[in-house]
Parts: sequence; C-alpha cells; structure tokens
Amino acid sequence: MPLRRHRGEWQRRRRPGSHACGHPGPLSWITWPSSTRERSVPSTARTAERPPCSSRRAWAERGSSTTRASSSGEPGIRPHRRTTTRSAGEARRNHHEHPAVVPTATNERGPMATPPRDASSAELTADEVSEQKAVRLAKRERLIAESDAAGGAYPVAVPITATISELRERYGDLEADATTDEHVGVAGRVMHLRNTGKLCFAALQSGDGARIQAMVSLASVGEESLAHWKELVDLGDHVFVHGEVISSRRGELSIMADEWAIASKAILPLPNLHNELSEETRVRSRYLDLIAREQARANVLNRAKAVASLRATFASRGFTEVETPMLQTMHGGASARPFVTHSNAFDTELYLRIAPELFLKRAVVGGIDRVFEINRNFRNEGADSTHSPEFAMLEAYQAYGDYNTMAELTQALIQDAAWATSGGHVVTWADGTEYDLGGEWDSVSMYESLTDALTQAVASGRVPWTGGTDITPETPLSELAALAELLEIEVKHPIHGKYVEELWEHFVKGGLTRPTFVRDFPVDTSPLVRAHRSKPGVVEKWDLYIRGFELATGYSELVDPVVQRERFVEQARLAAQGDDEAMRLDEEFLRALEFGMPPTGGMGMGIDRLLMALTGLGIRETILFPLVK
RNA sequence: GCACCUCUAGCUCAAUCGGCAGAGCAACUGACUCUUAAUCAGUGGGUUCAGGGUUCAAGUCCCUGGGGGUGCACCA
Repeated sequence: MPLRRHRGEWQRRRRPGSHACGHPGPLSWITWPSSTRERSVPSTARTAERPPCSSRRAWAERGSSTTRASSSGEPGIRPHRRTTTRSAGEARRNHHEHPAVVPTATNERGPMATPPRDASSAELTADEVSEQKAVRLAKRERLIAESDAAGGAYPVAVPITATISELRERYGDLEADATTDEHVGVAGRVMHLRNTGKLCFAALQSGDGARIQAMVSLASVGEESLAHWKELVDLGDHVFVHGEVISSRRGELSIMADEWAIASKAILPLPNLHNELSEETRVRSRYLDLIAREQARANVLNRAKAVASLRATFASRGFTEVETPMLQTMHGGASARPFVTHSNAFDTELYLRIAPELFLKRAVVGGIDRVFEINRNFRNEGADSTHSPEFAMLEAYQAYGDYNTMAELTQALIQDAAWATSGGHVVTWADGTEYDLGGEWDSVSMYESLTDALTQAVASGRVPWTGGTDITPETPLSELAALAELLEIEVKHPIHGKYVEELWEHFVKGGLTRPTFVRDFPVDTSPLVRAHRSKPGVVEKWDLYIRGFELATGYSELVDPVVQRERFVEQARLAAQGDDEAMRLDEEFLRALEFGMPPTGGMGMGIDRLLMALTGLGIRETILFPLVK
C-alpha cells in the first residue's frame, strides 16, 4: 500500500523544539508534557522506535513531480502558497514522516502503549488515524498486553448478574445516599464520564436505553485500580462493574464498584451527544443513531411490534403465512421497472420481484384459501420521502372474500397494530398531533365524492366552471379535458380514468382527514380488477387513505382465466414495444387460473407506510438501514 | 432525468466584501471523593469532498466530477 501524504504536511508548526533534521520531539504526535518526555524517554529509545529521517524519501519521491519548497529546503515537499510566506513548518511534518508512531510515551504510571514493531505496518495503520483514535488504539494495545489492568480489551464474557432495567425497576425509588447491601454485576456502554480525583462516575447504558451510574472510588477499589480506570476507560467503551447498589448523594441510582473490567474497548469516539446527529449520519450510521437517540430505538421496536401484530391478526383469522420467490424468471403482479440480475447456475436473467401477487394467487388456486406474505419488494424507480427501492410489503388473499371483506380485514389489521404500538386507537405522531384510527372508517365512492366536491366548489364560486358537475363513468372525455384545462391540471395519458383520478386528487384527496376507503375506480385505469357487480363502468377496487397518502389497496380479484390472458397479452404487447414496466406473459400463472380460482378478495399494504401512519415518521426513519449510496 | 441548495476538526456548527480557518462538546496533560453538557489551569487536533481554473491572495469566485438534501418529473 502506498504511503499517502499525511494531512497537513505543509502546515506551519505550532510548537518549538524540533530537531535539526526536522524531527521535533519524539512524541509530538500526541503532546505529552515536556517534563515527562525529557524524564522518561531515553534518547536511544526514541531512535529505536522511529524510522530514520531518510525515510522521508518514500513520500518525497511520490511528490517529485512537484516543485521543491524553497523556504524549507526539504526535498519534494509540495509547495504551498503559505510556505512561501512563512518560515516554519517543521513540527507538523513529523506527522507524515512517522504517521504511525502510536504514542509510546511513558508517564509516571508506566508505558501507555506498545508501539508497532515495524514501520511498514505502522504506515498502514496510521494513514488516516485521527489523534483520538490513535490514543484509543494505544489503550487497546495496553489492555491486551496487561490483561490484569482492566480485564483485557475484549473478554469473552463478564459475570453479569442483573440488567440495568431490572435494577431500575427494583431500586428506582431509592432515597438519596441510601445503601442496599445488594451486590450485583452489570454492564453497559459508557455514555458519560466524570472524575473528581479520587471518585469517578460513569453512566452505563444498556441496549434498551436504560442507564445506571457506576461509581469507582479510591476507598473501594484502591489506588492502582482507580488509576487504571482513569487511564483506560473512555466514552463509548462497554464496561462491567460489580458492586453494591446504592444511591448517590444526589439521588442517582449507582453501583459502587468493588471490581470492574472493560467489556469491550471502543476505538472510535462516540459522536457528541449534546447535538443532534445530522440526517445523513443518522441514516448512514444507524448504529450511532441507535446509541444516541431514544426515538431511534423506539422506531425499531415499534416496527417489530406492528409486524408481530399483523401476524397475530392474520393468525386469529385463519390465515397462513408463506414466502414466495424474490428471484423470479419473470416479473409481474404490478407495473414497475424491476432490478435485473443473472443466475450462473441457470445461466439466465432473473428479476427481483416487484410484487408477490402471482405466486400468492397460485397458492389460493392450490387451496391455501387464506394466505398472506410479509416481505420485501424491489422497484427500480426513483426514491423520495415516500418511496424506497426496496420496501416491505404485505399482501393477503382470501378465497370467497371480496373487496369488502378485505376492507374490513385491513381496518382490523391497522387498528390492532395501533393497539400494539400505542396501546389504543389514538396514535401520536412525531410532531405531536394525535390521530384517531378507531371506529368504523369512512367509505366514499370516487365518482360521488368527486361530484360532491366539484358541486360545492362551483356553488361557492371557487371554480368558474359552467359545465355539468355530475361526474360519472359516462361523463364525456371532452368535458373532463375542459375541466382539467380550466384547473391547469396536466394529464399525461388522456383517457377517462386518468382525468377522473387527477381531478379526484385535486378536489377530494387533500380534504380526507379521517381514514377513508376510496372505492370503485374507473375501469380503464385498473385493468387487472374485476368489474363492479352492479355499477357499470367501475371496478371493485379501493384505496385506503390515511394521513394524506395511500396506505393500502384492495380488490375483488380477477379470476377469469380468459380475461386475464387477454389483459396479459395486452401487457406483453406493451413490453414488446419497450415498456419496461409492463408485465410479461406468465404462462404458468395463467395455467393455474385455468384450473379454477375461487372468487377471492386481495389486499396489499406497505409496511413502511403503515409505520408512517402509526408514528408520523418519514420513510427513512421507519426503515432501519435504508439504501444509501 | 431536470433545477436549486449543501459538503469546514472525532461530532454539531461558525468564518462579514476574496485578506492570519474558529467555537462548543470530544481528546491530551495536571488538580479535585458526589459528578451527571461538572469545575479550574494548560495543550494538541484541518489537503475546508476531489480535480482543474481565475487572482498578489480562494473555505469563499468559475468549470468538471462525487456525496447529501429539497422541488419538479417519473413511479404507486
């Protein structure tokens, strides 16, 4: 690995005391008090630990294409504007010459670190190691070298006898300055450190976010152990403490340590816990988000509760959970662009599924009358605050059900999930607003609700529309187009259903505050749904709107194999014309339908969106590790 | 895909008109037996995302590329 120029190589030094050759003191990387340095580090030791000055050549050669820095006379040092106007610059240069000299200082208490033995490995490790990380690496080295100092750096196990939460529960109301005679062993991550000389404090946090204070005092552990604590324990370390459960003078529940050990050494510092992590860090380094933010942990738990609740609701209604293929030779069940991959074994292109629908329906044909799946779908499309390339999806099918059955089921699924996460039907969103998911949800017809809203808008004079306000499947295209033009709504595909849906979104969607099933969609935009049993021109489909977005959808499924084949053929024709999103002709699925599929209701719901509805969060907060580049 | 905004210390952020790159926390050294964003004294830490350009001088202006965000489009 090539030696990289260390950061700041040309910057002005800020500390006096360099050698004539350009070396400052031996330990300038980390600043030790000069008195200690002079006293404790013999000059022979310094030279043994450090490569000779000529090692500078290694990087100097890499810089040979650049002009020499006239001011310093150093060969190959890349000139910088500032060096020409400043005379100094030696001290920091020590960085790139011996970037990996892990601080080997000895202080009054003994060696702080075992230095790396050979220069090349040193160069490998120190390349981009910050000062803080270097200090912790040195402590790790020391812990490994002197395992009696604090139990080593990474013990296999520590003798825990209680969890922090248990102790909080049992002793949470302990009076200030109380003792209990109860001795326990607990462990947690150090979130907070204080040291008042002969008494040290640390806040230990367990994975559930519970905290307890560890106290390490001279009186309880002795001089050597206390010194080790102060030298070796850092913020972020996992620490085991054994001792009596007490309450501090300020009333903080604490363990007065009689023994302690580092359970796992952290070599990177925790982020500053007093500022919010940036959005990017929270998403990209979710583990830090989880350590630092209670809400991040709660989000994970809420999602788990909601998903468990969905499964419980299904189980109570006799549904069977299955897992269908994610790798498919043919994608279908929705219109979306798929991700494509390749199987070496089959030597064929495979698609990541965009929907499980066609396999779940095969299951229904096979007699799994009530079936559901909760799993990931993948869609190769734009990502934004409500769309993720991979997203968890629930689909369920019920033989001898229809879209009414599925609406009732969906309401039960969501209300049960609200109970599971919030303990009631009223959920509280992240911004503090309360939202009532209880009761029987509203149901509106798409055409009727559009007609009502349009009639009102015209009557109130908000929309200067002189045409008819009754929108039905028979409303002529020209009239819909004129209305859309008046409202400056652009419709890409000028067909009846598109206009109706766009107009509906314009007039009705924003006004839906309560959870609402929007029913009976135009037939020409829903080609895979069966026609309404009594209303002409519409299909038996509903969309569930909660919090302003579409949370779930349900159908009375199309089960006529002949009609299904016609629709697939049409889709395949589009695919042949280069429409990536069109479904391909799934011959095996059609064959299954030809054996007879019972009348069936189906529903689908985005799990991420369910969590958004229950918690008010954005989609990236509901997904533990969202895709990032 | 298009437009706009953004990237500075381990973390969160400053830096006025283009003129010596700073703060808080974190870190290092020392003091302190009840701290909990402890306190006190001292210290270090930067290729300002990368590359190129303009300029006496670039974190700042211009170009190209990358990461992130927002809006629109696409998508459900």
